[in-house]
Amino acid sequence: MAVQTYSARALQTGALEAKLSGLAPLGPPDLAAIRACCEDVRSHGAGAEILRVGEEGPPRLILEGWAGWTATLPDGRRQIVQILLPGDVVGLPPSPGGAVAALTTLKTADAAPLAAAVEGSAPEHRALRAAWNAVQQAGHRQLLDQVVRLGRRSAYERTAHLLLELLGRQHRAGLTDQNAMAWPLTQEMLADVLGLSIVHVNRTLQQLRRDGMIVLRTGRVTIPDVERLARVAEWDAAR
Amino acid sequence: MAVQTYSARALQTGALEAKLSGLAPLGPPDLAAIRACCEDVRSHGAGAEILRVGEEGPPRLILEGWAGWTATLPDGRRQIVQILLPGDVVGLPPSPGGAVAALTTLKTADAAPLAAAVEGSAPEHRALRAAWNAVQQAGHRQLLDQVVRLGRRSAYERTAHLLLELLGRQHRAGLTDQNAMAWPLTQEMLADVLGLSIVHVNRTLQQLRRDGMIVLRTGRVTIPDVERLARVAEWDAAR
DNA sequence: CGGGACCTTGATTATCTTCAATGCTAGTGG
DNA sequence: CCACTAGCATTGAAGATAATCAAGGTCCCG
Repeated sequence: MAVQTYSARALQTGALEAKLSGLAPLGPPDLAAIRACCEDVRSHGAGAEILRVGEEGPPRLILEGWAGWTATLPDGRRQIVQILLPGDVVGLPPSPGGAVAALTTLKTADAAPLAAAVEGSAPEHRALRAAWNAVQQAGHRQLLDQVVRLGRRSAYERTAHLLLELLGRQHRAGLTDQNAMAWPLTQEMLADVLGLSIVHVNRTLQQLRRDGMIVLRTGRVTIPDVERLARVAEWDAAR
Repeated sequence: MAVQTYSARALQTGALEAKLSGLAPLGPPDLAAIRACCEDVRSHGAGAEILRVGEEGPPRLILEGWAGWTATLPDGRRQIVQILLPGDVVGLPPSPGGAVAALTTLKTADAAPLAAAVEGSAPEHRALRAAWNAVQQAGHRQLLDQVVRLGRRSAYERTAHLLLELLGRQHRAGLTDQNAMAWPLTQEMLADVLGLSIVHVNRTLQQLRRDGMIVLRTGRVTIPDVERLARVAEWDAAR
């Protein structure tokens, strides 16, 4: 849970840059604003609470590792509302409840410079603002998808659908290799995302493996046939 | 599904005004912006699609009746992502997918004047903007609650929790009478909100009635003991 | 070697869905 | 006025899906 501070300037913002570049052609001022975030980089141990959503505090950009926007009921039941990947920014208004917690060890940066560029009206950040709007829209869409997954899909479909969402998101952040991606989630975390019990997640994953839908190795998952998985997940291609 | 156009100026914006007034003291210019929306009032039959979320088109303010932000899977399963009440505005960016459909007969107004006042930076609309931010935040919070309901709550808790959310929202819009409120949802609609089957919703409602949690009469529901319902719903008082 | 975190398994139970009727009520047209 | 209809609510029975309970098993790390 220790929090260390670096001032390294290594290119840790690659995921965000890849994601935004796919939406609008970023200029040098945009890249400068993004990279300025690395002035304040912190490491968080797995399980650490990064911030409480809705309370004051600067937004943070995830550089490495996975986090989760989580809500916990008084009796301990936990729901991960949204998984947060490298390149995602957390803590921007409008800010509801819950908290952002590190699911793995995590590296985050101060997103204030980015937020300032986006919220201003400087002409040199026009492209950045356009890209940012699209990112916000995608975030909303993910929330919509999460509601539909939880409300109207079976465990098998839910899992398949989430895998496809994460593959797409990591792909757009330049974090995939063919159809393979990092998979740091324990089955307990996955259960908290999907609204299922651990045991049932275990059996569902086994079923997906037996069906050849996924290949799961320590810390990594491969989806041999995305088309096929998309069919069983009723994945909406028009996105 | 007919769409009629009025130019009446009767005070149909009461729900929105009540909701906003509870958040910041609105001034005459704010009220003028709100009431200007009534230049273009339309009626929609139950079941009509008001707009597709994410496509271009002016936002609309709900004056009377209930609507739902809905998503439909290719195989026909439907999920109501969020219930929309009088005083709510739909179709503002960031706009994900899905559509807004009338759940009852509905009266809506063009929300463009309101949107303009909120998005500008005119000093006379400072209070309006503050109130609007709070409204946006509340909307996000509702989405968070919906995810947790669907992911981690039993049918009984889900139903109770939704009832409390709707009671609170209608109360803030000045639409309740003691602990009673309009209840125009069929059990099928409720099932689509809660991610349950119709039959199970029927049985859950019966259970709530037998337990004295709710009193349901045609088109209206009363919650005799809000405290008690809040306990079984694990309703978070700190909101 | 012990411990802890994570994964897996079988058995049992609870929750929820599906299927198939039936009842109820309000509106419609003869 | 009354059959007729359509939409909605209700019921029982059966079955699927998922949760819970209780052990083990594996792997890594100190």
